[in-house]
Amino acid sequence: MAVMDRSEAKAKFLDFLTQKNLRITSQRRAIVDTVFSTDQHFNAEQLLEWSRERDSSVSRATVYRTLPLLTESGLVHEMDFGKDYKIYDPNYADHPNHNHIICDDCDKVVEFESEQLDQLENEISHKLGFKVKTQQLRINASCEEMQKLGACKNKDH
Amino acid sequence: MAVMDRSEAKAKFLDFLTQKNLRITSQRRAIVDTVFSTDQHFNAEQLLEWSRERDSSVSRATVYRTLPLLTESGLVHEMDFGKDYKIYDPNYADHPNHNHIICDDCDKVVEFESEQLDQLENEISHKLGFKVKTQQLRINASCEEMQKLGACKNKDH
DNA sequence: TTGACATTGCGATTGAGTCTCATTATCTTC
DNA sequence: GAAGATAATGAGACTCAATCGCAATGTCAA
Repeated sequence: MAVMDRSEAKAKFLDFLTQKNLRITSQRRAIVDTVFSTDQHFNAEQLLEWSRERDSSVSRATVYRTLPLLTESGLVHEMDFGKDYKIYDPNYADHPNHNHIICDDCDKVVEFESEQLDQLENEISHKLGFKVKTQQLRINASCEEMQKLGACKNKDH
Repeated sequence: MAVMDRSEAKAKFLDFLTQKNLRITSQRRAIVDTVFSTDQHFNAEQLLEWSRERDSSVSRATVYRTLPLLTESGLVHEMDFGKDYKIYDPNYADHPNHNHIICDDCDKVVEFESEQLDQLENEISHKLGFKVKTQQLRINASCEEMQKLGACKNKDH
């Protein structure tokens, strides 16, 4: 696990921008400086607030436009903590499965259950001092068909 | 895994309402009938649409008010598929951990990583014909402090 | 049958995120 | 260093799932 210091991360991001023919603006600087001077998780709104302390001209739109670049560069990780968008499973009483594989390309969803997985999760949680209430595993993947389709698309024109 | 048929689930839910001194209304009936006559996952908006086919007087608000009761009763499972609400991790380059335990009572979040877990997930996905792109495990739990606190709260007064 | 109060529908509101567009800034080329 | 192509900006309108407030209605125990 190579430890990367913050200024290095910043430099990498600026390189990333240049590589993509994107411009290094004062607002982007403020945002990036903010991101790489905290160790905490944050959401877009927090980042806006913090960035404005450095440069009051930073707008909400710019923060929302910069965030995807940061994740695309691989320096920041985006987690979808899901507030609001809910899906309901009416078969819960029969099949208490909480694990889902979602095909990013065709939105197919497959459920599965695994004793092994449940056990491992319980073990880990216990070691960390937690008592599991509910659990949700979500795997974003590509399914067989889409893998083939993608392969074809890349081959012929 | 005891298989529960749909009318049984419905009866259980009506019992649940009675137990909680809640009333059995025609709208709730329409919603519950709808829920327990499908095998598919659905979201609130779909449930509204389907329920209105049975009883056009069902309103959006009532669907949104009934859904939490259905999950509370344990007959329907709610999955948070997270659209829109994003959290960002600025330490990604150093610590590529995607697994989180969240304490429901104090909102504490602990990250962890586990080779074993990753491997198991890859195995399962492969068997199901998927190629993993990203993965997210979220465990809702209660932490040690909150467990103690909860225990105290239950004991004295 | 009555009355307490749970439940309803409507429509306004919230909140994260996206979009549009006229204006401004960056950066490459000379 | 100036010019010009075009990327990027801020403001504010908009989207969409979900929530809220409230007056009117419906349920059910007594």
